Amino acid sequence: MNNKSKVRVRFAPSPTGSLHIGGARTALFNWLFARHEKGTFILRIEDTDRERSTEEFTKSIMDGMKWLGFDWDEGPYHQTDRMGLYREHVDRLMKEGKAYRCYCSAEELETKRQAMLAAGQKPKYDGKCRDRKDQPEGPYTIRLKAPLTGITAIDDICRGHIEFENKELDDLIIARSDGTPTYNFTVVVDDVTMNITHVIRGDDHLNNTPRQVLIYEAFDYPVPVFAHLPMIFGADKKKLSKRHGATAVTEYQAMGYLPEAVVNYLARLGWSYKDQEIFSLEEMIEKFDLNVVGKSPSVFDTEKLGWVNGQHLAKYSDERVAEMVIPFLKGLGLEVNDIKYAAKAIASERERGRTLKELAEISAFYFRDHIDHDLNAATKWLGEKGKEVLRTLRDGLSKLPDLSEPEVAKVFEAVIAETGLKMLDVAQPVRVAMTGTTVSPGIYLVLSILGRKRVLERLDKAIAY
RNA sequence: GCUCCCAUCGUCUAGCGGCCUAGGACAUUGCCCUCUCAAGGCAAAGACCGCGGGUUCGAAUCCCGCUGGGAGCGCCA
Repeated sequence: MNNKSKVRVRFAPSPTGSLHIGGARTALFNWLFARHEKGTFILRIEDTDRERSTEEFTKSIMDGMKWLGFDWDEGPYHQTDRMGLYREHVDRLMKEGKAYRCYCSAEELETKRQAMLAAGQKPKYDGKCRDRKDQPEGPYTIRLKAPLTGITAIDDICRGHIEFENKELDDLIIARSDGTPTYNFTVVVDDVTMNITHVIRGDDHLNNTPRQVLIYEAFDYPVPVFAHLPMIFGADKKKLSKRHGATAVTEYQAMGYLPEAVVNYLARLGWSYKDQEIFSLEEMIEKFDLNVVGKSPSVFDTEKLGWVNGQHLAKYSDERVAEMVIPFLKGLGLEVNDIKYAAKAIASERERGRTLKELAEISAFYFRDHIDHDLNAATKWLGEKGKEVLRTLRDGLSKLPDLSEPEVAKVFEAVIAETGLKMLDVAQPVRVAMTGTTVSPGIYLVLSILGRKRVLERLDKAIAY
């Protein structure tokens, strides 16, 4: 096996923000492809924008990747560590006459750009310095001497064959007047020197691709295989942004989503396998195929994410779920001392919550010292009639040494037989007394979990409401 | 404005010329279960496959045009 045939892919975020949903999906498809092909997944930090790049964001991106489970085999490489390499490449193009100095000022270029736009034309560099022979003093940028005619074509795994007319392109700047290289240039140099075989990225880069191909060709370097992934939109079909709510993967972590659920959901945005919706990480790796990825953008749907999360959550043991929920209970200011109690309590609510946070919220009543009764619930069920029921029940329950479900059931049945009330009219006041609301798991179960002491306390409090 | 990309139920998607009276999933509605709410089970509704032309015995599937949406056109990445 030679290195050339082995798949090498990279995820190359710029640390100007934390890892967001769109970036995570790009990372995911790269990672899945690498793992499926038994190739190498590389993390590269594109931090040449020194104004906006920060260490915090770099760390945050890596934390997000780790949380999602995207382990990388190489890196993180930082572009800022590779400036010498870019410099050499620029020099080489200069030496070979494939690049030239451009003395046009940023202001001058901007004016021309506006003028062309106003004239209804595509703003392109006019080639003013392309053939100038002198080398005056003063700042200059370096531009690629791109072909004026012909066609640059790419064969994209997702999009197929795409042709661009070279006359639509212009001589792009590859080095700024301060000597630093620009994005399109660094990507190519990095991808070549890192032996990247497949460039998998968002389709917002599709229009950059022919420019990059021109750079590969200027160096006579082999062009990698491209795969441009469709974007992810918000409900308004606009590119996902903060306006659409949570976009950072850390926010999903904080909302109590499981990483494998987020990954599963993201994978199904653009990719599919038969009629299957739920995949384990291993299954995704096994079944993932870039050729199957669709072309059209997809809308991010939190509802479905929630369902997927619930499906994954269902696979864990009660104990494991409790472990995961406890930090969220702490987030609500609730301390958990008895782990076995917590496991039973949370288990009783399992199918009622889709996220760990929801589970913590609906299980919270088990851990509170004092129950606040919801006004509507109390008004409806803790009237004189309800309280009478509670008093009768209290008599029965207080005689039990401990509250097992069957024993509790007997007490309820006795009360029903004695009073002629319907189960609903007995259960609801108790439910309000125990939880403060009209919604909870089966009432016998709730009582048995809470235990005699808490139950009697809560009954007393409700009776005194 | 110019260039490139995209277009199947509200949403995610299956479909790659006849198996489609277009399948599945989320969401929605109804029923069952039932002490509430869920979960689960069953069922329904929901897409004249963006529109218009072709090609073909036959098109959601191929071709062209149109419309709509998106992206790019930076000394940002």
